[in-house]
Amino acid sequence: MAQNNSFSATVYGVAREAGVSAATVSRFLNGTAKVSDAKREAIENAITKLNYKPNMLAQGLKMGSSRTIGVLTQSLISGYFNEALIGIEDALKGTGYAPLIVSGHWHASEEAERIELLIARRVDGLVILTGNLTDAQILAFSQRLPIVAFGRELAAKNAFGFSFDNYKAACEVTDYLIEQGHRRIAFIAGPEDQEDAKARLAGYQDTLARHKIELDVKLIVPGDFQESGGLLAVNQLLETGQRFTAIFAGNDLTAYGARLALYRRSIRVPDDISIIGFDDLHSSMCTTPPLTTVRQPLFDAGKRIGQVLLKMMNNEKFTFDVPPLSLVLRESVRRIS
Amino acid sequence: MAQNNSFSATVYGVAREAGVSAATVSRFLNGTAKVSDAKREAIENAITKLNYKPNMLAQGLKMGSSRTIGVLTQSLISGYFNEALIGIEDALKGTGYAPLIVSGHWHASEEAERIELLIARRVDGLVILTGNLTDAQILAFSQRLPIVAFGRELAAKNAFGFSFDNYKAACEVTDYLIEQGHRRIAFIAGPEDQEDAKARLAGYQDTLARHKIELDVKLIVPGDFQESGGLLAVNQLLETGQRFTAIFAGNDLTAYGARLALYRRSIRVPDDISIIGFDDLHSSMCTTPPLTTVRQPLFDAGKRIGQVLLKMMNNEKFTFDVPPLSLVLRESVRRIS
DNA sequence: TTGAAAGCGATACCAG
DNA sequence: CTGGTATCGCTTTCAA
Repeated sequence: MAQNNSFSATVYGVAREAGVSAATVSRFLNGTAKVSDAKREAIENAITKLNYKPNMLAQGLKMGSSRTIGVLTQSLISGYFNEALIGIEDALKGTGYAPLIVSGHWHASEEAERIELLIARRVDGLVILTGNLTDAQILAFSQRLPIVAFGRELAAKNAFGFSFDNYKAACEVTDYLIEQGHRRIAFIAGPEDQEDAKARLAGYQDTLARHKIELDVKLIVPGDFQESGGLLAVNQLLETGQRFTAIFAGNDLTAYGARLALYRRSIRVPDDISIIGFDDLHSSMCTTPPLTTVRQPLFDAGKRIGQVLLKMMNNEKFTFDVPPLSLVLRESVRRIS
Repeated sequence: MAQNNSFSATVYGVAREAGVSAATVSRFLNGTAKVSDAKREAIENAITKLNYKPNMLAQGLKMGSSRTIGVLTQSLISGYFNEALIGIEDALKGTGYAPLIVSGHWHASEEAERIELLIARRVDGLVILTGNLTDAQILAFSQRLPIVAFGRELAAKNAFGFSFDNYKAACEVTDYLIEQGHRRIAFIAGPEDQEDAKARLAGYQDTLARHKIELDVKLIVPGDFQESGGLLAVNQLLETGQRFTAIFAGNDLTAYGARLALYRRSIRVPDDISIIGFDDLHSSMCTTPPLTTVRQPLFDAGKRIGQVLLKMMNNEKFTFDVPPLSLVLRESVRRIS
């Protein structure tokens, strides 16, 4: 039988040492009821002497709560999600709750499986960071525990979800490029099945239309939200001889790849071609040139996600305003005449 | 009293539904003993009908094991540690163990506190990713549970630790720069209290000496392993009028900052100045120019860490070879005459 | 092969 | 204010 290899004191040990009952020790620990000064002191001494730590497994079993919240992210390597993760960490700090983080790798079946595992561990609540589950699946899970989802709109009894306004930000990006004099703007798309990617593309298209700029479909090339996709996309653009003065990359990673492709051909940024990204990853501050992009307030979002989930678990009311995306102007876009 | 808001079936529920005893259900679940085919089938049906999932809290209490391992990282935002994290995740996959990740933020007291929390949650083992605890503290913790530490050498009964050979890699970096004709090589150091940073500096110094190149202390400037430190360092070098043809940055982040500082002054890389980093963060592949740096096999290390910890928890023997660091040649270093 | 019952460690009810 | 006791859900003797 698996067994912790070190002895651990229990409430009973402490009780014996202090000459009181286990119930009294428990009451002292939780402040559930008054304990006389004499016993309080005896208990305190016993606790330090035995180096007693409550067994959270036992507490959890008894209380029906593990004091853990499950977090389904997609990949621990993503600077994007990790910013949300530290926000969640921050919201949980000092609450006694710890996040149990699992990765779904953008694969619906893996995501569902991880969530089942989380539920088996009796997490008290669940955060779902985008992914490929259907809303219906999430709603089904929410019958079993409260859920806050990021990357989709949801408003059910036990589930809440929101996403950033990618469409609006994409419009701003395109507007900005047009203001700077760009007319032929290439767009490197993200995965076609991702909502964010779709919204960004739509923002681009609609804004061009609003400005009466004819859409050239040759200027829209597929990408995969990775560096390699950006690189390939620019290669394709260049090899098929497209003319353009600016690139709207689906996200920052794509912009990195695009920038490298230009570098390879000695095309200067922003002198020859302007680039704009989306996400504002930490490293975008230090690319050469520093990347103009859209800031996603993920830390802030993560923090609010944590706070909201805590409230849901407590059956408290909450309000939620989605933090806005904002254009951060750096140096990768140039005004042209 | 806190309570899971959704009903969950228990072994007793399943037992009643299947017309057997709870003990039999348990035996079936764990394969502890033979169960007749008839009962097996009845139990299987009951389980699916009731959607039964074992309560891991109860199992953990009974078995004295949470089937969880604690992982102390320093920051979830670090691309460096996160690569190790996914390695650990990978090693644990399919074992029934889940990692409980906490962050210490390079602060010994916070690290110790998080570890206590992990122990209260009865994690079965612990991974410590560098940090600022003393070896003695870690050894003390190892009386309570098995520990694998990364970033320090440790070989005790219940604790094992290793680090990469930063010194050797730093020697290789410096050798390489010298081979390429560089003699005046600036070094941007990391935090003085970090072992890795010390080893890299020592490798740089010793290698210069071995090549009989006089050490110019003005060429060694402090950094902080962050972009800003790299930027400031190069500014300082330039403003105090140092002559140098190459920069050995303490790590990749530092190299990013250094590269930006050069860009700001229109100093070309590698035409005018060569730069070499350390870590091989994912984005270093796509900087302009792509960064020559030292690859740290963190995923691999993380995976082995997980495997070793599992063995330690099982009281199995294990051997361990530290994966080697390797120079990855890209385009930020130029040969000079 | 199977069931009854004890026990993991903590909490809360009920008496006193 | 305090102690005894039942209970959370599961595993594991001990008997049958």
